[in-house]
Amino acid sequence: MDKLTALFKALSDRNRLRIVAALLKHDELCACQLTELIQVTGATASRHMGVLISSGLVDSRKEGRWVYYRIRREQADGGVLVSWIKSQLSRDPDIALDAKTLDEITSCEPEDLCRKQRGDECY
Amino acid sequence: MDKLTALFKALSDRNRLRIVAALLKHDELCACQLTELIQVTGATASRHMGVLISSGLVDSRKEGRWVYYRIRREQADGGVLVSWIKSQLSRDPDIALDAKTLDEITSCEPEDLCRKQRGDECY
DNA sequence: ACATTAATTAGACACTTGGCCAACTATGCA
DNA sequence: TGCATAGTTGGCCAAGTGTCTAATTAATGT
Repeated sequence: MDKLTALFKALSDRNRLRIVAALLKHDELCACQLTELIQVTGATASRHMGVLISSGLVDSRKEGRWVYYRIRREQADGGVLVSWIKSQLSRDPDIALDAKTLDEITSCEPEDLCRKQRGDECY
Repeated sequence: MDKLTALFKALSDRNRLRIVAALLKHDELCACQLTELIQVTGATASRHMGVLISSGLVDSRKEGRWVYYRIRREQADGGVLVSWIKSQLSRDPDIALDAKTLDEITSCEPEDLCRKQRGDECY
């Protein structure tokens, strides 16, 4: 039961739901992209990712200095929960807005994005 | 999205999940029965029920001095989420234990149960 | 080696949450 | 009418959460 409550707790935060929605659309995103999307400090985003990972919803993969995240495919009993969430979020206006923002974010390479986060612009 | 986070938040507490599991098994239960199950004060149980109701998961019906609770049938997109939760909880040992306790609790009338909660015994 | 930098961890702080007790509300019964 | 009582609400406190800044770690490139 603790596993289940942890899963729901992970999903009960607005910013984490936005991250999940983003990963449902883009399959794999790196930390800096998610940070840019939800507009918090890297530290905060990292915390959120930690919660999502330990809930079992998300997997991470390190590649050089970057960490990429994705929804765990084997998650949630063949995906019943995940696809329900997806259908719910698909009707959400905030998520739709995020989707647009994400298109811009993913239109530049992570490297450029990170530079932007240090002050420059990229798009 | 706030509706969704509220729903997940409602489900992210151990005692509230136990209440949901109980309502999935018994269709309708009164406040004192749920209070007895999760072993908290009536005030605390009432608070939990408030959270579940405002999340849209649970309905209540007042009958005289008693309030009865049940899972909202029209909830969660035809029940996809609810039935997933049900299947998850069905394998949970703590929930199985609660089911036994509930059988004892429901074997006496609510009236007697409330008397028990004031000090007497009933089963 | 050393500087740069993406990500995580530590520490601080405001806010929320789950629990209790006590007071209140509302219903039923004598 | 007034008493008993099931349930809710207000006040409180300890524990937990989301956020930040600052320090740390791990990888890259000069």
